[in-house]
Amino acid sequence: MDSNYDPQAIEAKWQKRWADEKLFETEAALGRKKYYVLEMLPYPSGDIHMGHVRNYSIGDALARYMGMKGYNILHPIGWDAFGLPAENAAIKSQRHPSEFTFSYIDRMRGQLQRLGVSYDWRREIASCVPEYYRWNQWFFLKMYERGLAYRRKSRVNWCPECETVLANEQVVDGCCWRHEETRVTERELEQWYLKITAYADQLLDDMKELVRWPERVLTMQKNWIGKSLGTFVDFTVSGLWKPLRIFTTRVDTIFGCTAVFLAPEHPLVEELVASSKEPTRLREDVERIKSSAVRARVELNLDKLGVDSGFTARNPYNGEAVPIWLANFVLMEYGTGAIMAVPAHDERDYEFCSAYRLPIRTVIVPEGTDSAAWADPPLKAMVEYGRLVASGPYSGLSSAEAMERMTGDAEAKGFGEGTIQYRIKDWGISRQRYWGTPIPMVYCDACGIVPVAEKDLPVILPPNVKLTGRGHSPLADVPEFVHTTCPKCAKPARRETDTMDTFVDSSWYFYRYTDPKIATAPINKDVVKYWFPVDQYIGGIEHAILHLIYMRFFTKVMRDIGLVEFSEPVARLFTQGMVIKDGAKMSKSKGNVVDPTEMFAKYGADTTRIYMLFAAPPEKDLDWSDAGIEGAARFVNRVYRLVAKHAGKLEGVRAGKLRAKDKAALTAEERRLLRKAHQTLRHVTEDMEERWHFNTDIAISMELVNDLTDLEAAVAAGKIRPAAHRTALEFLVTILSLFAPHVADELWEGLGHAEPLLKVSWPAFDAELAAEDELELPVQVNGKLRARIRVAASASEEEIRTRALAEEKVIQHLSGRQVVKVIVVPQKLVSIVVK
RNA sequence: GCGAAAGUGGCGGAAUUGGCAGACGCGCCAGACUUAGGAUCUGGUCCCGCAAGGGGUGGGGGUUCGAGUCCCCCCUUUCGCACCA
Repeated sequence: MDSNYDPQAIEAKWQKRWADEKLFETEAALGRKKYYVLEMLPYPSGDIHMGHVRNYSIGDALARYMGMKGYNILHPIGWDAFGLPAENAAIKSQRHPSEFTFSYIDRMRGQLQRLGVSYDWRREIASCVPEYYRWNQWFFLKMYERGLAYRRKSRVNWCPECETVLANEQVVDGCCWRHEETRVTERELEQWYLKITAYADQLLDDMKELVRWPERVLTMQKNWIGKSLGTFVDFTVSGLWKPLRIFTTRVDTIFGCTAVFLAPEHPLVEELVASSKEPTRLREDVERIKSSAVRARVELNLDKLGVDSGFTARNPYNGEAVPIWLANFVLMEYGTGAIMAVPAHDERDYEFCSAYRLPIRTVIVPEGTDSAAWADPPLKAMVEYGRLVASGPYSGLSSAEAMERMTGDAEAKGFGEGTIQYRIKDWGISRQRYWGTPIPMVYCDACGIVPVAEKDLPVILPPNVKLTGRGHSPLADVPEFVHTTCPKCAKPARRETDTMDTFVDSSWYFYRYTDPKIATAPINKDVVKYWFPVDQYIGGIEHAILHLIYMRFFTKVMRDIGLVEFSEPVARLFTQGMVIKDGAKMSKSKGNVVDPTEMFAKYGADTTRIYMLFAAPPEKDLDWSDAGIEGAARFVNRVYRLVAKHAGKLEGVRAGKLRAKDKAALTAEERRLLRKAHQTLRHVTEDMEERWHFNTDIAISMELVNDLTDLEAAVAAGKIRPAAHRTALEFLVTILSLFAPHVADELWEGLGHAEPLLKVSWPAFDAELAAEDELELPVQVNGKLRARIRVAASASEEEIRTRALAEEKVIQHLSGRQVVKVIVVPQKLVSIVVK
């Protein structure tokens, strides 16, 4: 074989061979154990970036390892192909978004193929084609049938940059998740919603199945769902017949309620203003409070502002009338938009009531406290549970007992009830944009809102459209799209002109891979049954509460409509770290982007992958270093030269398993080499099963290369015979095939093998050969290292003790002192304690 | 503010179960080969010290024969949540 390493030629050669031999093509095979490796599908933005390279290198290492372990591997890829960037580019250049999208897909497909990932490209999908998005529409109709898709008018998040609505999940720190600098504003709009809240409890409960998901992701989802148990309590308002309902999780503190706070947007506010003695002043105050309300601001910890409405509310538990205030920190969208203020036992209420000099009254004391000794008013809010005081008939109860009794009493007397509140809101999916899935609904003057008939799907996105980016649905300007007939009464009607959030597309795409072309249903149930669940999903943490919660929701709906028989689609999730450079996330605006294709051209895909996996463990952020990739290139070169140099001479030599008598006949050098080779294989095998610290796998492979280099002289002198030498080289190349598959196959071929490594079984390490036969044990005297002794690995404790105590350095440190204790830890060390 | 993770040489990182801290790589230093070296190879490289020795995993305390690892307090960084009543 060529003595010079030429990555460009080698990588092209093997990519062609793999494709010609259909090496990555796979089919469901009942009875054969399967493994589904899934990586998050990319948005076709034009070029792959280092984050993709990292994500797909991790997935490929796993897919190749599991493949060599004998699993039937499903390893697909596709394109999250609808979305705003293409549409925005289209607006600028007055071309069609599909032009950008498909040319970007072609480009990025080429780049991924250049990376040599083991994808079954026949399964590639793109979400922007009607064959795919018709099933988004189908799911929508199924949800509509079940009341899980509905339309309502509400205040929504609006990104001025995207010119469209955002779901709550897509608002980060008051800004758009795509435009970190762009403040989200509010609009009142009619929107379609998917009722994810109907599954809130299941999304929580089923987390117990997700034992192989990172705790961090589960915690984030838990917080996002934000389930809390509490009580509704109806206060009566002075001068109004309608009760005011508040929500609290601490009804046990209600005797300490000294005010009621309303969100400035609360519907009652209008009535209060109308019947106020000073309506003008009150309205002005309300507007002032509103403008400082929580939702409208990004920076937090602003002062709490409030205004006294002049009205009072009567606490049904003790009949006390307390003032009603409007407060800027009360959220309309959580609970009822009205709360009881218990300053003694809530920090926010404490802050507010102190500022406005509202009374503060202690009604809970810590267990075991003498209530008479309790400072009242307190110096700060006591928010813990405790025992009730000054709470009428409930005094003396614990918080837990009181909450139960008091909620029960409210229900019995009709002024309240127990309730469960969630932070999660229904998923608003309407987008006032073009490049997405049309929502398959029709508005008929006679019949109202009518779903498109299933047989009439897909509702095709019309190709001829003028994109202006001016904040309303572009489809509304396409008369031939808008004008249709009512599916029910056949009279003229109008189509919905909003499109779906693209997170709908990615909520079920991984099912489609299992039978990507099926035209009669979104998925092929039988094939899904074989491949699911996804055994390993790999992607970035940034999707922890967006995609990863929507996806779980979709699966539960799919289960309920009979498509699948399980509740959770992904058994194991791995979240990789980001690729950063100079301490910052790579981005065009920061100008610190490293282009993978340049790295492929300069070093090859194998070296780029090796560097990506070597520089840090995969879950941690990886700091890009130009010098680092040079080191990876050096390593790949060394391996290449080392194997290429010997490949010819090893032709015809077999590297079989060694039997006991073969082992006994090994030379010392052979033992040393085989020990290292089997240790390396053991490390990598164990690591691939669980830990995935590819950086250490590559490091130990480097050690093997170092040993092989050290032993070159022994090879030349015949002290290492070809069979042992071949074994070590083959282990090295086999391991390398997980991380640098092209050069590995080239070297494997050079060693005389006809089949690519992916068709070879992963070798088993020999624990006996991997074992050390002599160990160097440290000897400590009073915790300080004083000597090292070499002993046989099989040495008894007594032998080790004797050897250690006989060591000259040890004797020096023992002189004049008394040995108190000698601790011998076999295989580890000797620790001598003296006085 | 609350919650989580992390903090180890000049740098990326290793130490998987409480047992030799710094594997492996980068960088640096010295040398070899060379017309040349930004190729390749060899050796060295935690700190102080000529050495013996001493010190050392963010800081302080503790448990232990023994702590990067376990416990307590503090500091810093990153991430998540941030008026969710």
